Amino acid sequence: MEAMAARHNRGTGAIVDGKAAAIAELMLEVAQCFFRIRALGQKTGLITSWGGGAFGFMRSLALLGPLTVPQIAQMRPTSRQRMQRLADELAAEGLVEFIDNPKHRRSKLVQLTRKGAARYGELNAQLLAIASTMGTALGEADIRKTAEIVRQLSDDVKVRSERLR
Amino acid sequence: MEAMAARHNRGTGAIVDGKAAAIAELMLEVAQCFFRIRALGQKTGLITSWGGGAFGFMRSLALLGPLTVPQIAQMRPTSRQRMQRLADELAAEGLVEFIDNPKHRRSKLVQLTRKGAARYGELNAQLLAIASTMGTALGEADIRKTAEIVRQLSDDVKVRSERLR
DNA sequence: TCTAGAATGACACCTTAGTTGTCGTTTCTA
DNA sequence: TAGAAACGACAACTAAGGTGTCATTCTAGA
Repeated sequence: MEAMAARHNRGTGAIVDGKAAAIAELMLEVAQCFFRIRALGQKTGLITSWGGGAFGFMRSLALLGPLTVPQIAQMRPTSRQRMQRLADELAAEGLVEFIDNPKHRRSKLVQLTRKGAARYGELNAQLLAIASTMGTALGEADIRKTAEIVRQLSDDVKVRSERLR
Repeated sequence: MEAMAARHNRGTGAIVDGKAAAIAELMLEVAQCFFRIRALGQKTGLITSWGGGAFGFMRSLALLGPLTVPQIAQMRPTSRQRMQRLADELAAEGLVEFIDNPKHRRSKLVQLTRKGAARYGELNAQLLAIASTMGTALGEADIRKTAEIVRQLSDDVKVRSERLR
């Protein structure tokens, strides 16, 4: 009975979809988890903000190589202008540099400098150090599967979100 | 080999803990997913903000019954003062009301009004409607397990975070 | 019981991350 | 080649929430 796709809720008479409820719960859980992660990140000095923060920006460059500012903005939860400003700030700190873009004269590619790569390495090591102390009761396989399902949900949400633009 | 708890990363010589990397990845995935959920919530009008928003506040009351403002603030990712203000605003809208607290004369209990409960019901139904269109490729069992593991991670992060207060 | 310290409500100020808007220029595309 | 879209640059502007403080109230320990 519990496994039925839809069933009636005694009392209200409303139709309750168990799977939908489970997904809703997962979404709320993800949100709460995010806030805790962000709080931990801030306390440890790993990040200041998230969407417009340097860590994610540098991570994109570290994983994908040189990108233009608009490209980075597209894959981050913030605006093009915000990323532009961050890029300028990081460039001022010598963590990234602008290099010529063969496909676009005006829109330069942003690339980690030696210093920037080193800084990212430190931050990533810090993240891994934190991560290594967590999930002691969980197996690696479970964690990977969880990440995979969260990613699928994430994609679903994105698609759904873009449909009502 | 891949399943070993720790192994050397060719090239850098750094010790790579596969499980830690998986947890780090999961945390980043959760963060990205949150931003997409928030964006969807805002587009659909379900929420405006998250931490200081009305939905989470009302949900706490709907699930747990009357609570004091400080109690609500403790379980939400925001400050006591913020929740106080939100409580006042919601009271002004007639969605919640303050009732006498037998255990504390000054700190009243906040409770959903009839109108507030109805409003929460609508919002929750909207959330379920959205949720029911997602995760079509996933089974309910997988979703529940995912939520459970995210919750465990969330708790781990919280504990870790509170240790360095 | 008395008192020190913590919790609470109320209010004001402020920080800041991020958005929005615009403009001139450059690039793409039909 | 013309019109549309993308880009960098810059300037408000906003909203969300943090921080600080103070009077009042509660709690717990001597």
